Amino acid sequence: MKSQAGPLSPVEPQRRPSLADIAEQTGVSISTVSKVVNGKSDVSEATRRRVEQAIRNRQYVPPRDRRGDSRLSIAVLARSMTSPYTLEILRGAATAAESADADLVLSMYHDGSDDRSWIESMVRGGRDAVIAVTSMLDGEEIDRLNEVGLPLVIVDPFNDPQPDTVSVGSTNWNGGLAGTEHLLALGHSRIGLLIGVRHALASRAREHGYVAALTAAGITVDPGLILPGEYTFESGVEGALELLALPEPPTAIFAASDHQALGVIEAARRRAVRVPEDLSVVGFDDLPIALSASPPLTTVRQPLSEMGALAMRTAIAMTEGEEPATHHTELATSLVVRASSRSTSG
Amino acid sequence: MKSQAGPLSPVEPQRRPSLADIAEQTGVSISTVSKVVNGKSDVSEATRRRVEQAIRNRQYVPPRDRRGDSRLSIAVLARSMTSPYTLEILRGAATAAESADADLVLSMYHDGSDDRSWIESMVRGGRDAVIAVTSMLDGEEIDRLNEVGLPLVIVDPFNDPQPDTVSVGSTNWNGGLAGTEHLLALGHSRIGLLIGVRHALASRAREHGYVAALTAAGITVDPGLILPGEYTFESGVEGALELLALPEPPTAIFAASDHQALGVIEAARRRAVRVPEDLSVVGFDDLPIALSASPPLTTVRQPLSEMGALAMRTAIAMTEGEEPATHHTELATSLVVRASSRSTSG
DNA sequence: CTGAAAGCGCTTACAG
DNA sequence: CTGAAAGCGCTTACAG
Repeated sequence: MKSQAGPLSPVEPQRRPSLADIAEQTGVSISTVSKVVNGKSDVSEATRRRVEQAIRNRQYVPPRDRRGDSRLSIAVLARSMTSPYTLEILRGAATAAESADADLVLSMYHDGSDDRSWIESMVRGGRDAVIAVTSMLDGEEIDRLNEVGLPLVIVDPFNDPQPDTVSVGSTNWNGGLAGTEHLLALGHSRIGLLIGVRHALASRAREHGYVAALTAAGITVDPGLILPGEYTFESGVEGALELLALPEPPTAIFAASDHQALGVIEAARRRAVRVPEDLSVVGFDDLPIALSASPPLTTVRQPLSEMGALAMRTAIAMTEGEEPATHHTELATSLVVRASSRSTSG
Repeated sequence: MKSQAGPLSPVEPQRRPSLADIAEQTGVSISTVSKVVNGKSDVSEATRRRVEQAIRNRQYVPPRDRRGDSRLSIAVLARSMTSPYTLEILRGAATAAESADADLVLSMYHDGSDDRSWIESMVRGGRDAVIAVTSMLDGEEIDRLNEVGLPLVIVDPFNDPQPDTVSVGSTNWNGGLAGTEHLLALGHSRIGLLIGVRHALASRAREHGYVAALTAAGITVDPGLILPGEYTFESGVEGALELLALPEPPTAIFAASDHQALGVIEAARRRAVRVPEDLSVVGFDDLPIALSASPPLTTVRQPLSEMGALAMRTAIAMTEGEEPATHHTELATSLVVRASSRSTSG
């Protein structure tokens, strides 16, 4: 059978290149290749260049930079290290890494930097996969990761999940729907919506969930009640002040994040608007701070630590050659009712 | 001179043990040692035990588990992964690791677990040093870390910093003093104090700072105003409810953490006590959530990310054989005045 | 269950 | 500047 292997037969399990392979390919001796790898000076510039070329080409990694196969090393690339949002995801990822006896290596990602050397350092550092949190990796970076054979899993993708990248998110549309339905059920009909960054995938999904709930309830959507912004506290303050200054202000505000919802509560305090008596507030995320708000925040829970754990398990499976069943998975959001929302008749 | 080397001369630069060394020491062949290292089955139990003994003894690490010297790998052991407190420290540590081109490997520490195998896995994973955040490592663990030659740096040590361990903290006593002096300057004289876990080093230092400030102002300390607890929101709610129920309640409460201070604000809301009109509140830490409180929280800032960064730099220096200048460093706390505290006459 | 021997991947002192 | 040769640390098929 082996000799008849058709086009679909498994590829020859390409052995790691050795110094000898590189030597043969470039037509120099093993000694010379060894010198290049070790940065010795007694090699001509021309030879050095040809050898380096082949090393990159064949992805030669010297043995001291290869990790033991016993322990996987998974990089988590975090964009923001200031919100507990990131910590929740890290927590789940760390737990899953521990169960799988893998290492979680924490790295920071600098948006908009042209510097792609981090990818090289992933390879040199012996990473086996990369998890990017709220990634804004560009196509070039994703391609390069592919070239060097590093599996990538994106948590909470900023853009539409592409079929060629694997990602984990939550059911944002359902969350937008559930939060809005909750307020409708309490008798609210003028419901302000503070969405996050407008073109982000998650924001768009939530906005559509909001629209769907209102439409189903027979309420016409007032575009003046929908404000774009950011996921921050300050953005919540600003947005809420703007909504509260409207001739006919909303009786409820649905914010795109818990941080933003806390900003809404602060804005209400400044305007002597009582929460929840005069204004109901619903957040999104269910970070630990939602519990510590005054009043405790009604919010749509995103299972962030579970998302982190799933991303880690997926990344580990991919290092073992498994193809994920789907390129994008969404975990369920759920409404958590606390004290910041109440009935209009109450 | 060399032959006259006295007791203070540098130790012979002990070469890493090889399989041959272990073989010689145990009187078996290199092949047999190789089998033991690789977990092959065709070795007698008795031989295996002797060889394993020698391997531990001489700290033999097989080459595939040795990292390249090019990149350091520093483990950060986090006890709690729910508070932004930890994230701040991680952020500083990650930044410092990046500057030094080192890897930060995130690990979770399970308090009270008898399992010490994490130390073995640090060695197998090729860690070069360990940073423990709010550590409760016991003496046995610290000794074992010493045995295997892993430098240790503790951030925010729970107990008194021992001279044989290196730690980084903040000036808790000064912070307790500054927060209390701030409230005294605003005209408060009955100041409640919610301390954290009573026997924790940081709590004790802050309590003494509080006492020092009151004493200097000629005010007798009322022990009934000092309540132990935890650093949590719930603990803040409970403590504040207890203080507010006093026949002569305090006009200000100094909490041991921002989480606790948010709990105080929530307790005040439940009792219809206005902050800051009727009650001034001061927190400790200056986490990002302090800014998002309603009203924004006056608090004593701990430079957590700087503490994380210093711990990382110290750990890296120690891997290079440097002795830290001191076994314990404290970074300065500072008072951040926001809207939750105001003058009694206001 | 043990180890002598062959062999792999790499480094390095040295001859050209 | 190059590479043949010696040698190191390790693994493994195989004889006993």
